[in-house]
Formats: sequence, C-alpha cells, structure tokens
Amino acid sequence: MPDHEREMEIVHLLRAATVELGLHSARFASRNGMHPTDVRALIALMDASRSGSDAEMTAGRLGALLGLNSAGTTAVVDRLERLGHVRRVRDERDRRRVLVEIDERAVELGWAFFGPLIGRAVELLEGYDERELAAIRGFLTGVRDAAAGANR
Amino acid sequence: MPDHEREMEIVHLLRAATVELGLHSARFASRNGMHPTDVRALIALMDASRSGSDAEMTAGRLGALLGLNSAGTTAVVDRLERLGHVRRVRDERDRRRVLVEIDERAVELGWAFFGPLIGRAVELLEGYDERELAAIRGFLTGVRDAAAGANR
DNA sequence: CCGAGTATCTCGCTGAACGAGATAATAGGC
DNA sequence: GCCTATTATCTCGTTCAGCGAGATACTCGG
Repeated sequence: MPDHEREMEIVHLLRAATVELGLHSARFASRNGMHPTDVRALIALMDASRSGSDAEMTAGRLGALLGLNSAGTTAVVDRLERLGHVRRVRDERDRRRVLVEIDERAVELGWAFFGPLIGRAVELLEGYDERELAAIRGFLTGVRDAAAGANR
Repeated sequence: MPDHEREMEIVHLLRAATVELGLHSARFASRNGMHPTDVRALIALMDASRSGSDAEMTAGRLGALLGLNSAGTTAVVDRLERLGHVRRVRDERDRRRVLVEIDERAVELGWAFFGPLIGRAVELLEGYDERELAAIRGFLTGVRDAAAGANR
C-alpha cells in the first residue's frame, strides 16, 4: 500500500477549509441575529434565483433543500420574514403554494459580507493557468459527487 | 472589470462541495444517534490525537474549538460518554482538569463511514501531477486562510 | 494556609426542529 | 358540477441543544 501522505494532506486541507467556511457563515448569522439554518435558506434562495432554472422557490422546496419538515420550514420563513429578508407571496396559478421571494436588501447584505471572501478566491484562481484550473475544478466536482452519492 | 465566469464557477463548486460534505456528516450523525456538534467534537478529538502536537484534549479546549460555553461543552461530553465514544479522565497533574479521551471503537466507526469518501478523494488526487496538486493545495490553503482571517 | 484564579459542572431558560394533525386549495373520476 | 384523494402550508405541543449565571473543586503564589 503506497503511503498517501501528500494526498492526505490535501484531504485535511479540504476539511479545514470547509470548517472555516462554516464558521464564517456562523459569524454572518450571529452578527445579523440569524441562525445558521436561516443563512442556509438565504443562500438556497440566492442560488435558485441565480441559476434561474426555476427562479421561483416555494416553501416546500426550500424546506426539502434544507432537510426540514414542514413545521420547521414555516418557522424559518417566519424568522426571515420578521427580519424583512424575504416575502411570502401566494402563487396565483396554484393557490395552495406560497412563493418565498428574497428581498433585494438581503442580497446586498450577503454580498457585503461574503463579497470580500469570494473576491479573494477569484483572485487566487486568476493566478492559475487552464490546466491548473481544470485540476481544481475536477477535484472539487469529484469530491462533491462522492459526498452526494454516498447516501445509501 | 473582467468577467469572472470561469472563476465563479469554481467558487460555486467549492460551496456545493462544502454543502455536500456537511450533509454527509449529518447523515453519519443521525445514523449513529448523534448531533452534528457531537460529530464535530469527535473529529476535533481525532485531529488532536493525529496531529499529536498536544495529544491530550481537555474539556475546556474542546469547547473552545467547538465554540461552545462551558455548559454546552459538558453536555456534548455527556452525550458522547453515554454512547461510549469518549472517556472522562481526571488529569492527575492538575486535578481541576478533565481529559477527554476518544474510544478506539469510535475511531473505527468514523473510518468505516468516512473512509470510502477519503479513499475516493485520494484516488482523484492520484490522477494529478505535481503542478496540479500544488494548485489544488494552494487554492484550498488560500480559501481556508481567507475564511479564517476574515473575523474582524 | 489563605485568597485569587482556573476548570468543570449544575440549574433554569430560550428557542430550533420534530411529529401529528388541522386547514386550504387543486385535480380527476363519475 | 360535485365528491374524494392529493398536495401545500400552517398550528400545536413537545423535545432537546446551547446559553447565562452561579456553584463546586482544585491549584498556586504570597
């Protein structure tokens, strides 16, 4: 069995990076009177509207993404609505559904906090050539898929 | 301002990977009757004993690493002790302190669950040459430090 | 050997998330 | 066009992680 010292170092780096990113999110949460779950919800909403595929997010879909049951989902949306970060809008086509819309100021709040970190990451990436970027992309894609696929 | 589409794609990949890794940990937690915090505690204990620097972990140090106050720390150690994953050992040199030792079977449990994912990551990394590995290492290091340093 | 300091634990409380079930709206069979 | 099954969300009551305050146990310098 070869010794994987170099590879294991990177695996631990990845874990350390995820831990720090998690703590960074937690700082954003507590600094704005939110819970980690609320931040995850905001990020999910921003993702949905950016990737545009299905720009409108229902309460149910949001809850499923966060792994919450319906009661918990209601509570998250309540908290975010109370802080003015989202609005509940009845879907006129299917009036059973409630669309959750993110407020523009919540998006700005997020950018103000996470922007510098994202900017730093982009800056780092600009220092690499095509082949190096492909390696980073390939590794992250592989890890994401391995973690996502291992749920059986 | 250049358009950073390629770089932003990687930033989002990183975030997606961290989300999936977090969900993977959560699966380990709920499958073993633990809370996410308990898993973080076990990982912190394993890290400490692996990096060896200061192999013995006190209750207080563990709580600080997890960002818990003393009451919460006591509760985490209580839960892990009840499950048999850790032992409390009074430090004979300074009898105010309680050393938290991880049980060998908890380590095995962790390896059984996270081993395949780690193995897959190592496998991915084996497909890259020195320069590509350096790029991955450099990017992860930079992101970790940027996230850790941005707490002011 | 006493008082200040340090490490951990106990108690009572708040609030996130859960399970069960209520409410409201839609869709399809007849 | 109505009635039933289905879907989406919300309400109620409970559990339990984590917090603040303070109690307890131990150490160490003067």
